[in-house]
Amino acid sequence: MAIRRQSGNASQISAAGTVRARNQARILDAAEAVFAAHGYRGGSLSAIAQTAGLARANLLYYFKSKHGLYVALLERTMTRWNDLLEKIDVDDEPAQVLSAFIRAKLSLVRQYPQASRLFAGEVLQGAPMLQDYLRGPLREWVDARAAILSGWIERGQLDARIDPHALIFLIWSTTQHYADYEAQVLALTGRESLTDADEQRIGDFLCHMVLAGCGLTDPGSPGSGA
Amino acid sequence: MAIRRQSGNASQISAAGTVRARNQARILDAAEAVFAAHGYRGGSLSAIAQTAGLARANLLYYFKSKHGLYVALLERTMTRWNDLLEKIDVDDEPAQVLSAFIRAKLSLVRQYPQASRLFAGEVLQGAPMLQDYLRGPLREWVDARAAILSGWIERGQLDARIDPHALIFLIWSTTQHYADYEAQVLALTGRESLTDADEQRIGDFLCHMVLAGCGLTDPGSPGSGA
DNA sequence: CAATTTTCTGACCAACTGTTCAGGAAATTG
DNA sequence: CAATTTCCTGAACAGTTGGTCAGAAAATTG
Repeated sequence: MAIRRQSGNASQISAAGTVRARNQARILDAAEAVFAAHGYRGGSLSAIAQTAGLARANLLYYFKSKHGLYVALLERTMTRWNDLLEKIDVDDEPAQVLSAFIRAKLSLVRQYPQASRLFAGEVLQGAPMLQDYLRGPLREWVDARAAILSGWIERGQLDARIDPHALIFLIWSTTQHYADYEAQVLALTGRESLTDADEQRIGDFLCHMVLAGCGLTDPGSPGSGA
Repeated sequence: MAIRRQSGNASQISAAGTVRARNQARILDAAEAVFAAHGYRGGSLSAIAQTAGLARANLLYYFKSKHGLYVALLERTMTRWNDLLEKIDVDDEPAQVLSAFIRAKLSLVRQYPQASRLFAGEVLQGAPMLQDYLRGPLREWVDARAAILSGWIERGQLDARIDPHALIFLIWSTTQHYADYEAQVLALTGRESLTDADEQRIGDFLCHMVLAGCGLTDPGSPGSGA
């Protein structure tokens, strides 16, 4: 009787639903910051409301529960990531593909460090809310890429000692490290933040390591040559 | 008037203080499990007490506050790690040293996955309680190893494209990954747990990648040759 | 043994947690 | 304009949080 046209995903943005879309986004942004900083259990609705500049009870008008907000936030994050990672495809040239993948992931991680840490925290605690995503879509994505790597190995384009899954994990972990362990990296290198130059340098290094390990030659980084 | 001989660090274990030492250890173990699973804010004293099989109020007899317990736990973890990592030294042979370091870290991470995740969670949230450790002892440790790597580069024993700090981060992140992201690794590989054989295989792979990237030849893994 | 110290616990506290709800404010609609 | 829907909020809810404390129970000591 009361709430009817909840408009599942902000059907029309123009006139109506603009308030809804804007506030939902604000809440999700605030939730991302708070959950990334304190985890699910540690992040309170009060803190999120304060960050978003809204009343606490108002959060629960848009999201029916803390759990629901958290899930919605994870979904938004996963969608964003999928969109950006899906672009990596079989360009035939292994060195090019691996190099592009490394730099894309590194850039992604640096662009959304909070989302990155949110995801890390969730997995760290056993990924209780992400089991379906991990065992479904993500696993398909990984297996598809692993199959490509295996194909390259069979055709002699890649060192046979490479374990496709392990290689993907290596690229993930090394790039992710600069978001998840940012505090440690900064403390150990005496920096205040990671610059574009740092990203370039790290990208160069990781590409070199991965390609050398795969028995490939570095195609060079975009921005260094012509 | 009341508490006097608090006996800072369990002075005598034989007769007196045996109860204290045993209970402190029990509490720390329980706290490790709970904090690793839910983070600092998310881990409650009730949960820790239940896990330890003690009354909640009893925890605060041994540790004056939740914060104090958490700090004590971090200190125990850091001490353990330091003891185990300090063993890695300049054995002159770069390939041997790197290989040993990788396998030691991998084994450590698999031996204490909870401690590993506890540390990860703390750093993930900006390492608020570990700033001193990171900027002090750990930085010294890292800088010392980085200096050794630089020495190797100067003597032509290591590829000049290697960034010492980035290499250490690479080894840390790739090994740590199998503890911090265990849930993801298991979900993506369809396993239930990581076996000794897995550890061996992962160690082989990581050694190959790192050594190849450093322009070194693999000395082989212990347990495969004679 | 008695005296003293150490260990342990239940009750209590104020502050905070997520959530509900009635009803007011604002926006949209016809 | 009035009617209706959407948006927002303060108050109150039951439950949990970290922490205190008086005093019982157990262990140690001489």
